[in-house]
Amino acid sequence: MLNAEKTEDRMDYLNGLNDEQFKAVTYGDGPILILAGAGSGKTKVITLRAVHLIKTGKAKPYNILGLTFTNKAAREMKERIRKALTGIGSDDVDYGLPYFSTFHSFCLKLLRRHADLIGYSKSFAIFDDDDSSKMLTKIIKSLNIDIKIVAPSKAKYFIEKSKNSYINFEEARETVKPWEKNYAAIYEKYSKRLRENNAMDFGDLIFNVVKLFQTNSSVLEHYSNLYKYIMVDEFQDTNFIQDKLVKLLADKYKNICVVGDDDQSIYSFRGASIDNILSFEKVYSGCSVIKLEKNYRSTRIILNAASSIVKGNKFRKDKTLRTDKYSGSRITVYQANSDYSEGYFVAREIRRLINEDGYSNKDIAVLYRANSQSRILEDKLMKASIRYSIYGGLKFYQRKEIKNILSFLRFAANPRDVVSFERSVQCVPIGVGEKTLRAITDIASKNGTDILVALKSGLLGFVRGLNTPTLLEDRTYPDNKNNGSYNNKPGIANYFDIILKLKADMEDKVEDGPGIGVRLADMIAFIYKASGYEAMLKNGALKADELDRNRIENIGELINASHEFESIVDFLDQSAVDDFRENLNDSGKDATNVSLMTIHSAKGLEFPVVFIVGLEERLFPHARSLDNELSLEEERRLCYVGITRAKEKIYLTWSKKRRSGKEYKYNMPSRFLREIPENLIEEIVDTYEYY
DNA sequence: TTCTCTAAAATTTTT
DNA sequence: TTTTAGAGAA
Repeated sequence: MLNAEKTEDRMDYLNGLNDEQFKAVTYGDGPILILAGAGSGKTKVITLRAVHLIKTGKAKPYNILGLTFTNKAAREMKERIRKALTGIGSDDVDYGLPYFSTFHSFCLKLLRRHADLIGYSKSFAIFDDDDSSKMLTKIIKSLNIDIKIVAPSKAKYFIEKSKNSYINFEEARETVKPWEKNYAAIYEKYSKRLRENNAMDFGDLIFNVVKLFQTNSSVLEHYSNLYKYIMVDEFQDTNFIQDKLVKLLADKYKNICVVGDDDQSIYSFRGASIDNILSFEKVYSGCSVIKLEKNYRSTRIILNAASSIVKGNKFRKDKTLRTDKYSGSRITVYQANSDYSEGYFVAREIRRLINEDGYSNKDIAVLYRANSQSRILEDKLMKASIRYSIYGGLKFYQRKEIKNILSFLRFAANPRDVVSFERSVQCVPIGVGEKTLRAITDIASKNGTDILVALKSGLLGFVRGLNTPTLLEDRTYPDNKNNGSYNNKPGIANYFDIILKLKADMEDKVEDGPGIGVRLADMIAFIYKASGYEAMLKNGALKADELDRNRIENIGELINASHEFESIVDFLDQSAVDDFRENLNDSGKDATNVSLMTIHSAKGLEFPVVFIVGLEERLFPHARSLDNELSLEEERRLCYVGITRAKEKIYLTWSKKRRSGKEYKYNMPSRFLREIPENLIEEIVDTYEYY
């Protein structure tokens, strides 16, 4: 099986694997389910399995597809594989790399190639949450539904849920409960609008690939043959449609390897269904199951505390993690009088860990349930001069200034994208409000053209006060004192020129040269200047220069980042499904900082010292999950995930009162604290009255 | 009609 | 504390 004689000298990557891991890495063809407990070397197994397939000649790198949920995970795995492949035997083979990516990036790549087969143009736009919400709010209003009765966020959730279950709006209309009629109507209009805009949202990326596969067997055939070996990371987090996608692809060869841990399933709100992992064995008969139960990360005390919590769950596969790390300090539980003193304690303790215990900033993470908890922590860490980085929260590409600038590019690339049009035309006040906007979109829908054509035909009307469309070449700019005319919109003429210029730049491909004719960075700089956005930020009136300066800096960073891209589409795609700043996390810049993040975003990471703050009833477990046994169990798993991030030392803190909005709320300690055996705990009670 | 300022509301987790 | 909605000013 291993070809041991021939390749023995080049198989040293198999050294140091335990029996379970070895079995998983070297397992041959056919379906395999790897139940990997926290810290059991899951990433190692999945990456070495890919390496092993390549090294033993079973598969070419391009025959392997690895699907993950985060870009970070995908990058990390690719990097490990690259190192393993070039580290050994690099003398004789020029190995390519297997394709590891997130579900969303993978689907996006396929759709860019085959969008026409499902009735989209290949230049389709991708709407992020913000774009979708904007559109939904408008749709709800246009349907005369009171926004207080159907909140856009609720409608969005309904639509996401439907798409995650592979239910289109026609089916939703048929099957929906009577009291959900509004939602179905919104879903229908939303779907049609997206089509008109030549746009897809995140859910569509996966939905449409499944549709593509189901309606075009030759396409499915092609990718099934290409990706003979499929691996899925964090399989417990897959939802119905992701599972379906994987099954479609893997159906032909059934060389499917999924890795997951039901105890770490924390994304059910996103549609993840634990059933996918629980029923895997049934779906693939003859499937092998390998359990990785040896933990290489945490001390026994940490592991015991974590398992005693998660054992309270009814719905789980029984498993027990073991470790060799018997010594270790007890768990510190800190009871604070207020959220401020909680933050103060964390800062003080981190200072002590660094000064006295020999830890450095990068060894330490502070985890919380909700992003809003980070503010006080930041404040206290800053006051204690502790360097920190915050992860999660607002992504770089979601920032207003970045979205504003990019909306010009997005609109130029896809002139049917009304959302980007509105954003770009309004981000700098040029006298275009609701009415003007409506006038333009009306022209577009009446004539069945895209926005740009409508803008062109409407433009002279705006400039000269004429209603008849005139040839673009005949256009003259207003001189602001022109023949006493009405309806002057010099700003819109300028805006139109910007878009035209961008469009021309995009089409100006230098055939025999590299990349695009005009560099992306120049285009962005041009937008920044010509739109007046720069002037607006720099002359930013009297207030908030701090914020404006930040924005100016961010735009500079955007321009820097844009240098690396070869095409507009690549750049826009990346901005939609990836965040280049995540790249910085693993290495370099942030290596010297304490990490602040939510427990969700800490999944997959490890730190010598971990603080989990805010262990209070109604915060963790969160109030919204208290009425439901299933969601309470998920909170418990979340707690399990948080604790198992720690290698050596863990602090759990809670506060008797916490400010929420204007007032203080008084909370009880989290039930999770009670679920940890007392002999594992060392308790400290806050003596600070204020802070 | 558009822009700006003030007041109120809102806060789980994410590709 | 930040974002959004509504009202008044230009």
